[in-house]
Amino acid sequence: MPADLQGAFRALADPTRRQILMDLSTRDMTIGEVAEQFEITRGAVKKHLTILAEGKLISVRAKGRTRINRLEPLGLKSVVDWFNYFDNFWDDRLNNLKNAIERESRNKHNV
Amino acid sequence: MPADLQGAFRALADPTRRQILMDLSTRDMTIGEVAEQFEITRGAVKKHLTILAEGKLISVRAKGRTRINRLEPLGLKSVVDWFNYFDNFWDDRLNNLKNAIERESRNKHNV
DNA sequence: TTGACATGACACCTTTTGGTATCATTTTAT
DNA sequence: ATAAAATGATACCAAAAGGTGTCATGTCAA
Repeated sequence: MPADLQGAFRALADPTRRQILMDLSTRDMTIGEVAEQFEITRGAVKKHLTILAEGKLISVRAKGRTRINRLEPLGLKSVVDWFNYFDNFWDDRLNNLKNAIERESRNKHNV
Repeated sequence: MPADLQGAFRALADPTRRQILMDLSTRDMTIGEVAEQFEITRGAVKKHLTILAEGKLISVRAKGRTRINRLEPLGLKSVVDWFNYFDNFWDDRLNNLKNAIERESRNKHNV
């Protein structure tokens, strides 16, 4: 359904952008406030915020001469949903791993 | 704990690599078998598989002259775990959204 | 042993990224 | 009205990405 998952995954690929998302999870922030938390220029931060917005991971609303950036839960959710495709897969595989470990454990005790 | 989450997120940023992961969720495959599913060269697919392996999203084992690529559930899980950081956040936000919609709905009916 | 098969390893190319620096524009406060 | 504040918009750069093509290496099968 979300045909633009690419934008979200692309946005998540950069560590600075992931940190911005974590920062925004505590409170909404202006571009300047976000920029304060990093050593790169405000211009660079602005670019990161633009990419996050393109990926629908944040939304921006103008307030006077500032822009308030806000985390968008629906955007994050769409990414998590992508991983649901593997649910059956990793349940099985993780169970196999668990079983293998237990078997290994039993073997050790029986030696 | 997974200090190298960057490798995983980097690997997930490319659509071809995400498709490879989905393909590998059905069965383990050699490099050649994976390459058959795309129009790019085998060399390019090999690079993608290397990046996926660096991100711990797949593992590779040699078998004769072939290399069997296998999806790694633990690698995928480490990425999903990163999103848990936002759990409280988006639960609240999504509930607010839900409430807002219901409130809106009631208003309409009461007009 | 010898050719075909499956990869590995490079060199090379173009586009995208992440950054910087600079200048224009919009608002606010005095 | 005007200077300072917050951001928008560009041009420019070096490095990383995603591809291709070519040649070397290891392996199987006859």
